[in-house]
Amino acid sequence: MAAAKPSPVLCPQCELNDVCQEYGVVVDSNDVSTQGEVTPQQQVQKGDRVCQAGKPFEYLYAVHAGAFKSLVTLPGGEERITGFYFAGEIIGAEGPSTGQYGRTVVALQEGQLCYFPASSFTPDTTHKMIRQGLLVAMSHQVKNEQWTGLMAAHRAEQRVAIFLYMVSKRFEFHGFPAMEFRLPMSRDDIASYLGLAVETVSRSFQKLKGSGLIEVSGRNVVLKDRDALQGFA
Amino acid sequence: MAAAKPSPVLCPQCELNDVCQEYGVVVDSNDVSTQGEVTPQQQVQKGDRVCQAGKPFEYLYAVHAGAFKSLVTLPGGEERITGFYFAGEIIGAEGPSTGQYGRTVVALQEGQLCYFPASSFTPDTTHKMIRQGLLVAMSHQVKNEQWTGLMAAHRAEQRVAIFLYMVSKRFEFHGFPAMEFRLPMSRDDIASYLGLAVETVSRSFQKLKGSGLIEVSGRNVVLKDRDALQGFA
DNA sequence: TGGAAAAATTGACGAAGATCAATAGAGCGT
DNA sequence: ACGCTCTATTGATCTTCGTCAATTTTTCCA
Repeated sequence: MAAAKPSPVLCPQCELNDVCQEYGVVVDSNDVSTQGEVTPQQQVQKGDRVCQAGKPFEYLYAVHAGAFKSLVTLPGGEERITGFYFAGEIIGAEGPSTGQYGRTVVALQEGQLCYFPASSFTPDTTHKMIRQGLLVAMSHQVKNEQWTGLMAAHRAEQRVAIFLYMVSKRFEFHGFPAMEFRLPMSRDDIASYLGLAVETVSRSFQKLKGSGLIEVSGRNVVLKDRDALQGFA
Repeated sequence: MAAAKPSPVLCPQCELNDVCQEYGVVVDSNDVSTQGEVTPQQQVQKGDRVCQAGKPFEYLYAVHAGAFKSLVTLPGGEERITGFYFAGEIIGAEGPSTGQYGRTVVALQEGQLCYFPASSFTPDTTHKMIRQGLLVAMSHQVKNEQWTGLMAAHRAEQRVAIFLYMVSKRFEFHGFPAMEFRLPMSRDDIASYLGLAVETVSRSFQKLKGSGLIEVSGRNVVLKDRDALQGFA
């Protein structure tokens, strides 16, 4: 028998599930086995560093459970959050292009990661399914990050609304409750990601609450009207 | 004899030059010939629309000469500039992943584009050089756009400094004068791209001029100290 | 469970930038 | 070259958000 709170079997929702199928990786909640070249469901703890910006690309990671944040260290030494990764999503998609990780990725809570070795993703790879999986994963990465460039022209309250809407949609896409959830990241992380001061993020949450668009209590959030939230932004 | 002002032969600086070599495309300033699957150096005029967001992906474009801007139309109908493309760079790199263009691209001035048909970039493509070229092009695209997400936390003057530095580095990379040049885009375009008001962009230019970091006269810019410009941002 | 440390909220103030408005300059077509 | 239109600059004012400071709440570990 395994842990008291078994993680849901997320593989069908994973963006690299096709690759796993191809490799014949079989995973159920009690028997985690390594087959082919994929190493499934390795445990990570809160604060663990998955990869570091500038280091050679070794693995592409799929988030089986948990939540992660990516960051870059600016010349001045300041750290800035560049994105978040949830169950079913891919970490390190920039690796195959550049040969190294572009961002440092850290676990926000305990979780499990699946490892896909870099050797699967070289230009010489003739494996159609892998190339296709990578392309899809990169596409999602680009899509998720296209928001961020547009953030600069939005006001604080709008940025937070966009952020919550985006998180909700991604939860929904991967089969998690999308209208009522607990944010895995701190207000500081959100502030850094949105380019705002922590206090401004806090005040924006309260304003959205005052407008009746959301309920907030610390990290617990309920979206009362997600479409209105999108419309507001 | 051709035009009075012959465009420089930029192919050696082009990110997809390897692909052209592979296809055996030969181009000189007098004889533009179509060989293999690549269509080289098609003329475009200022204001011409290269591709449109949401339309099916048909060609990947290489900018042989000229300058282009990309934009998205927001739900409210507002247009927002998402990026710029200069000679030697690639337009439409998001196409192969998603099957459609993610952004509308418009010519800022007259120029020439080379066409690479979508059929070269399907998952079934076994042509190593093409896959590699695409990967490199996407990598550059990602690298160029990674800036934008970090813009939100910078102040107006810093954003403009970053913008000018980035433009300069890209000109330099592709073999153009990098310390003294004419900006191909309007202040409006810059403002939209940086998420600022036009007036704020104008004032930022003047402040940078006052600091002695740059010379400005309309669209003509001289970088007096590019490193200091980077340090400032 | 209690208590310290970290995270989050709230208030007051000042700085940065958006907006409104007017003027000056550049580009374009005839 | 001329004038018209579009683009860019400059000024004044108001809003928004960052900063500093003080509490309150949550988290985490002994």
